[in-house]
Amino acid sequence: MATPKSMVRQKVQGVSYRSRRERRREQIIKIASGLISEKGYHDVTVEEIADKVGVAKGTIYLYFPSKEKLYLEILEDSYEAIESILEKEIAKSDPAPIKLKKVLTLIFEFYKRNLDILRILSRDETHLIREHYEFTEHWRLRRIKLYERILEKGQKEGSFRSTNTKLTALIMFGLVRSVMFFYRTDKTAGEIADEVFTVIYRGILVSQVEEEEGLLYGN
Amino acid sequence: MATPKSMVRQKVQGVSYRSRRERRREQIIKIASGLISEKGYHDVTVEEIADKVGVAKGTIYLYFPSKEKLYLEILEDSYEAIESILEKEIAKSDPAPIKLKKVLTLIFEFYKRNLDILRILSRDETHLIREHYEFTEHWRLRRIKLYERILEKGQKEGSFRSTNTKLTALIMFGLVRSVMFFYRTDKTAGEIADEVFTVIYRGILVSQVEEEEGLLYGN
Amino acid sequence: MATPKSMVRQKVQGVSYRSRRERRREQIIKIASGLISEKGYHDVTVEEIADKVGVAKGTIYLYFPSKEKLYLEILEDSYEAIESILEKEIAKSDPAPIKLKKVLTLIFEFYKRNLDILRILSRDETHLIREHYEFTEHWRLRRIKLYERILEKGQKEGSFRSTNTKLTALIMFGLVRSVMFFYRTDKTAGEIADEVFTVIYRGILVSQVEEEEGLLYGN
Amino acid sequence: MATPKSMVRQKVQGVSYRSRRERRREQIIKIASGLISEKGYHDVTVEEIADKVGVAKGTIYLYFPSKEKLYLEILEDSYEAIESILEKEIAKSDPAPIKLKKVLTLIFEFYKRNLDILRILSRDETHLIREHYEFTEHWRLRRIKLYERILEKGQKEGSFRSTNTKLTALIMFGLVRSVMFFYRTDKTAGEIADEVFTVIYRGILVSQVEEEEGLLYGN
DNA sequence: TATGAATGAGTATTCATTCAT
DNA sequence: TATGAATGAATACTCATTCAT
Repeated sequence: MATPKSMVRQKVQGVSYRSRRERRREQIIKIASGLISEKGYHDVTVEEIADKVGVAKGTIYLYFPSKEKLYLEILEDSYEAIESILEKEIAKSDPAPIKLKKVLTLIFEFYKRNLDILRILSRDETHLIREHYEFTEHWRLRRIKLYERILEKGQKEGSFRSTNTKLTALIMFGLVRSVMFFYRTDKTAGEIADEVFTVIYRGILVSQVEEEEGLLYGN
Repeated sequence: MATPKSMVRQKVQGVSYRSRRERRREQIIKIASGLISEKGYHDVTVEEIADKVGVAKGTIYLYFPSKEKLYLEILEDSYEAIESILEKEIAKSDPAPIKLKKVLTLIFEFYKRNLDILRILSRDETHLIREHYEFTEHWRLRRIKLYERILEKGQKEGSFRSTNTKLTALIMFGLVRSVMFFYRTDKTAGEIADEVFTVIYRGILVSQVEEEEGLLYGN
Repeated sequence: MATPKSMVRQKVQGVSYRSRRERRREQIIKIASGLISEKGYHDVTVEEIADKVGVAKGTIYLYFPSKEKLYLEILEDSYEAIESILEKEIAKSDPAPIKLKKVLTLIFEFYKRNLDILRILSRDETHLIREHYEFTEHWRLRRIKLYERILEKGQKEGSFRSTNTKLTALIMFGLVRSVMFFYRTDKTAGEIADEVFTVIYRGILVSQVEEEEGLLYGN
Repeated sequence: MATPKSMVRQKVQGVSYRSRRERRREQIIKIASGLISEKGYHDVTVEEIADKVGVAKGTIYLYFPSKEKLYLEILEDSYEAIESILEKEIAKSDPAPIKLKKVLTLIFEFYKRNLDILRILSRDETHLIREHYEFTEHWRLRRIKLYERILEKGQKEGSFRSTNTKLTALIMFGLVRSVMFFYRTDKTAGEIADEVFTVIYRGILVSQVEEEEGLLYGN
């Protein structure tokens, strides 16, 4: 019964406060991501970020203790986002080829919406702080491991032939970046994932069937 | 008669001068490559380079007009090196699969010896100067084009099935980086190139033959 | 015999280089001392120091790694100076009263010429860095110890009456600052030291002789 | 009739308001004194003070117009406190030696309870604002003058021998600081004052009487 | 009164580049 | 050529102060 009014206010303030702060935080992260992606960590100044957000320089420091930590939080936020997207898919017990295609689709979709992050990650400005190095390393290992597990699963299931899974995982890890950055197309992320999947799945070698068809139809 | 030694040196200088200058230039480029690869452009100081070369800071400016130009020349030198290696191979009229395998081998070999360059290229610190952006763009397009042409050639020859050559080329372009950086192995560049080639060539799908073998032998 | 010319040059350069650098270093220390003494550590900017020295801001950093270290070196330089002055006197085996008077004279003389240092020391801006705290503490203890030893010596010799030497030493330590700062007079350091000594002496001196003399000669 | 409680509070507020405000003011001053004494004016932030008081940063500014003024008020408060303590004693017509001993006792007692103030005063961060400089100068002059007057009184009364009262006063002024800071002892302020007094007294006292007494009574 | 988010002037420090020797 | 002292623009970060709530 005590001071219901103040309780309400507190509650409302609590929420509105947290969400205001949270919104601003995200806004800073988004703008900083864009700028860093475009120009690289060192060529973006804190003032530049502040200007684009529309606040004073000092305000950035109310949300992030340093430029480096801001950078790190960009990574952490993205990591959580992509992980939470992937984990649902990973949990499912689809056959490996379907799983692989879905995972590729989710990853392409995520990076299509967050190309900045991919660019920041690839730039690999690892050396700023130890935490950053460890973070990207962890990310990379986790992604590669994911591909590996799907490949192993497929081999057990008999749907993938026996390749070096480590190497094959690295190939998939590497292609994401180049395809996302340089594949000029109107296709959706899902369509691109399909295309990529097919190349990886079937290879580039002319298959028996095709060859025969070629022979038959004079291709 | 005074200081005959120095006179001799002077006499030879016509020749030794140019070559000394050339040698020093290369030495600077090499050391700068290593440092920039390790720490990134912005985290390497001109003084650091000079120290490691064993000259004074100002001396670097006798060989390169600016830090940015030095950076650009690292790229240019590498580009010339890899191009001259590749062009001999490209000129040959091998069948596409062989050509592809050979090109991959040469590229892996080059980057194995010049991992610094690959790291610098991937870091993509493209924004320093317009020339730099244009240069890496040119490099990338040229490499992708090379893969595309081999793929098209293979398709014409009937040895490669009909895939989207642009996309497939991007896949190959992308995997080089991840494989070179993260494939922990004692294999030679040639062996790695073979392995990669096989994955790309045949895909990961269990083939007819294999499946049948599996059936026959209860694998 | 080898290249005597270059040896000479090197030698000359060695000297002229070191002395130029040394001179500039001292100049910076002197000007910084004055400014810090006047305004306090925090209210002096590095730029201000540089301006007054007549160099650019960056130049200060060629001589001192940081503002804090510059501050510390001001102290260290002064400490060495006063110590080297005192140690000659301390070594002598004069009777305690003479020794005390001489020591006071040397200290007054030193601080008269280096009032800035005394002001910096008294300001006790201890907390900047641990080294600084330790340094002034060391300095203080050393000076107090010096007074104590002289007092003890005097007591042993029978020329000083038995007072608490620790407390008496602290009194002497404390008066130096107030007298140097606030005693408006044209007297020389030696004359001031004499005056101070007399006040203190009559307190610690075993007064029998004087008293008798006073009685005998109607003083 | 609504909210009678708040009405009551309002009614009482005339009194409780002022005293609450007054109490908070003093609390801020006390905490600020401690912090500034410990770390120096520049190394204490307003936020730090607010945190320790348990209020928000802005609240400090409801009580003090600026950090500098807060600093000044710390001094003013202390000055009033010590002055009100001393003035009663000064008014009395005790003989000079007794007066001197009593004054020393009061001063030692005050600073023993307010070592922070002594530390702040000694730090002499006089340059922040003109008022501050004038204030500490005033304080110092007043204290020195006090010692001088007692000394002069003693000389007139024939209990102190003829010394330079200005210099002697400065000696007393200076010793307070060093003794308070560095005399490690369990003695009370009164006992310390006695000890100090004795050292000083035997120096400034006209010793005839003592001497004679000593002679007569074998002291 | 009280809050605490926002401000932006101020400062130490770095480093590419120049230039007298 | 080579040096390295000197420069000064650039930049991350701090903190006293303000003000809307």
